[in-house]
Amino acid sequence: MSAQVPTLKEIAKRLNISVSAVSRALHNHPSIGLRTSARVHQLAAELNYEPNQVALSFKRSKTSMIGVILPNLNHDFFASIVSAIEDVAYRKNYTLLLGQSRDEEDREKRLVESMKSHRVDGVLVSIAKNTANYAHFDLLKKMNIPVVFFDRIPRMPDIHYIASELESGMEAAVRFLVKKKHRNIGMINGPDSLLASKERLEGYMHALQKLRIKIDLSSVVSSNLSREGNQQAMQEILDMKRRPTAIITFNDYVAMDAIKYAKKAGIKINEDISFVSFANEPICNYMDHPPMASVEQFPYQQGEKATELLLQLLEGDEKTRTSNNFHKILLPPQLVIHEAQA
Amino acid sequence: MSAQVPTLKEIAKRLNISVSAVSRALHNHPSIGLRTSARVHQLAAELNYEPNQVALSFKRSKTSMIGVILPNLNHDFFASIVSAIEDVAYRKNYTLLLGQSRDEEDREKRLVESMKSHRVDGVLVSIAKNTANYAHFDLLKKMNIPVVFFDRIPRMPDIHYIASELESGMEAAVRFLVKKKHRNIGMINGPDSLLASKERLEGYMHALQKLRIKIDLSSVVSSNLSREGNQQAMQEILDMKRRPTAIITFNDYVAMDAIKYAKKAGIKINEDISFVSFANEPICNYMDHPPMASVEQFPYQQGEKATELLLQLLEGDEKTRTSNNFHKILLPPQLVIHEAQA
DNA sequence: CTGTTAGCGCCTTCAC
DNA sequence: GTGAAGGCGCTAACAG
Repeated sequence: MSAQVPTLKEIAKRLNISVSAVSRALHNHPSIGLRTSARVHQLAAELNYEPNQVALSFKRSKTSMIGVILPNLNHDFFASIVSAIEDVAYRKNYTLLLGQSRDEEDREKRLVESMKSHRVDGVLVSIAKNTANYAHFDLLKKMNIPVVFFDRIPRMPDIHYIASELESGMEAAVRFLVKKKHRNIGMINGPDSLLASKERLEGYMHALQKLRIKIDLSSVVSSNLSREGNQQAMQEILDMKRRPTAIITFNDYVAMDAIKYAKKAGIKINEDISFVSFANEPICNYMDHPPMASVEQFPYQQGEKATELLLQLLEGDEKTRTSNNFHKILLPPQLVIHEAQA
Repeated sequence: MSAQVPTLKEIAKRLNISVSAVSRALHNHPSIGLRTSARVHQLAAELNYEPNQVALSFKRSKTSMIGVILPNLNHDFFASIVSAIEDVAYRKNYTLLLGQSRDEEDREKRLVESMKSHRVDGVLVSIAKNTANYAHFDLLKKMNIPVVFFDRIPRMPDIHYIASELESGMEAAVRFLVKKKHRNIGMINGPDSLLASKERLEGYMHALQKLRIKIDLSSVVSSNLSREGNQQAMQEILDMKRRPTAIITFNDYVAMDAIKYAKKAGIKINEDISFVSFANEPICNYMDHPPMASVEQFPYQQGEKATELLLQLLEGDEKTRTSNNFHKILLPPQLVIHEAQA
């Protein structure tokens, strides 16, 4: 006999008044009698009445839920982004429906389906590394569900997104190494399918070009970002006849795998080969041999901006939402130099 | 003029049949004519019709959403748990409503409120480190929303939970160190408010007692688990007149802070002072001086079990849900010895 | 001041 | 085989 979840109807019945009177009383509608109002409020409190958000969502066709789809949570980078999203969303009374694609296009698709059928008000997405088909995102548009992409952006026209200005981050990385007298700078990039890989490569080439250093694309290798892929990439570099004296890696995890692997091969980190990476993950602080520097991408700020943009789209009128004014925000990253370890 | 989201009504109107006919057709109800059924299916596909999950939730008073409340996502431990929850939930078509308490009781409370009003079908919770008042969880019970706690369990009677058998994990840690000839084993524990701290301490004492080693509680210090707290705790240990030769830490993050701090103080890790910790976070693999061993707590399995239990409660009948049969599952942890680093 | 009504999308019972 | 009606909880327009 567990007490049923209280409803307006229940309160109305007990008080012998109409449902709408109860509703109005609880909303402190001016036209409700003081006595009635008080009685309603009291009983509501007694019963722990709480508006049924599902009914409200249904009625208003607005769920106050934001869908978040990202590759995974195991990197501090994404965890920070989620924190930011949550913080901003929460202030505006939105809740998070979360899903990890695990970098699988199928899962990503299913997640989009799920979010769509749950009628989230908007979606924040960082795409899976191999997603090539973007039809599932178009469906969201058709449903009038705004989408803001962050960090990993699809190569689609007409989208809103927030990401790091990777090219300039890369240029800073290259400049840093060149200033340290490196002239043969290798790179472990991510998979070609990611826009982010392309941008890094372009930054790399531009920077070298500007500095009038010969570009040797044979010292650029790709990894699929798995541990094995990273190790293999490092091996490729070690095998080069003209081995680079510095390596820029796609991110800190790649750097960590590469560094560990290189160490085993007898390389002195940041002496024989210097490393610079992206993301500036907090764990770098715990390594004895972290990369010399890492390009900080400010995930929290990225998450904030993305959410703010999405909420703005949500709260704007139909015009705003469906206009052809697409926001493409690039945040400047910042090269952070790690203090030498003891 | 963006196409409105299609509904049964819309399809019915276009086909000049009734809403219920459409509904039945889409569910392949046998009593619907073949022709009609085909026409309905076709139009539905054309319009990208998709049942409105909100309406369904409303009607069925079941949202197919599971609430997940945990302190944060920045530890791989919790990220893995979320992955497990998501995997299990997804198989049964449940979606995740996620919130981080950031170890603040207030936020935790607000999250519970939010989940409650969104009428999640059930909730998985790992409590904030300072949560002392559990009234908000009682409210869930009153709403007939089952709760399963994981990892961080409140000191409440009559709850379902899954956690690691920390005592035995701690005993394994102590035995390991004693076998390595340590007789003066210190400990950096977590805050007293956590049950997990209490259990570690008990395991510590039991183990020493069994091994007939004198217990010296002055070599046990507490940290609030912040970086500063961890450093301070390490300092306290370094200051001891009878400085321990080994330290067991609350988890790997504490260990990492302590190790880094000790290194700066000139301590040789795992020589002057040996470390053993809990959680066995993957980043240990990247450290030059990880703790000698870490108590693996199998977060993924914990998440799986917790979710399976919750779903079982959800799918059971009212009897199951409200019975006084509370599941208290303890998973045996396992001491993992880290290979010596190169 | 308060009650009645209608409707959001869907399913289900009952009627034809 | 198909349609009509009712109801899940809530709000808002319209009547009194």
